[in-house]
Amino acid sequence: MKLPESFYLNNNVTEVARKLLGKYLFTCIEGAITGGYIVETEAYNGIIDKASHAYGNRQTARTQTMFAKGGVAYVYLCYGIHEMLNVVTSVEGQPHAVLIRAVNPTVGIEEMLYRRNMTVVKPNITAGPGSVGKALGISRKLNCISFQSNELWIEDQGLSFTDDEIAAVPRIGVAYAAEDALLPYRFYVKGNVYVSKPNR
DNA sequence: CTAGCGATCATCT
DNA sequence: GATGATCGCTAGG
Repeated sequence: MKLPESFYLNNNVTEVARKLLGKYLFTCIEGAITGGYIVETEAYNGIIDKASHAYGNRQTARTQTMFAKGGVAYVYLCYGIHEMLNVVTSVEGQPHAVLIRAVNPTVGIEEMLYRRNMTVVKPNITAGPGSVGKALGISRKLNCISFQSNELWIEDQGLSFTDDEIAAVPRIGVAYAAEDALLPYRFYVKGNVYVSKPNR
């Protein structure tokens, strides 16, 4: 059921970002399983991508995880508040990663509501990377953990989308990345209500 | 409905 | 000492 390690070794990040749409992402935190299928992703294309933390081959304590072999999680804190989940891809030394921006929840709804401090399911429960992190109980303790583990994994349950059902547009919140901010590295499922804000 | 802004801290300079 | 791969609340139309 879990995606094989080979899936993550692909050195074409945008292809992986595209293929992750429709895959099921799960976490098992303190016995509670939560998750759903991915509906929005963003690709970060290694050392030549100005929007990436690893731009210019920048290796620091934080970015080390991105340089690992594909198939592990890169989790970091953004704006002092939000835990963001990325899927590290490609071979060791190649800092490619895919940011999980939105999930269509299917399992553990009650637990996600509790974590999000909500009482009824609304589209924003898992729309946006910070929301996904919170709903799935992602924390920096999961940084560097393998997607073959029993705390965090991705499954193929046969769901897939055609090119017509998927949009490829510029990424969010990366205006500082100059010309690279315009690259169509953000992928999402058209019309899905769990896709983050302006679009769909 | 949209626009503006505060929260809050690890990381890098 | 400055700054985010953001969110959600508030105010105003």
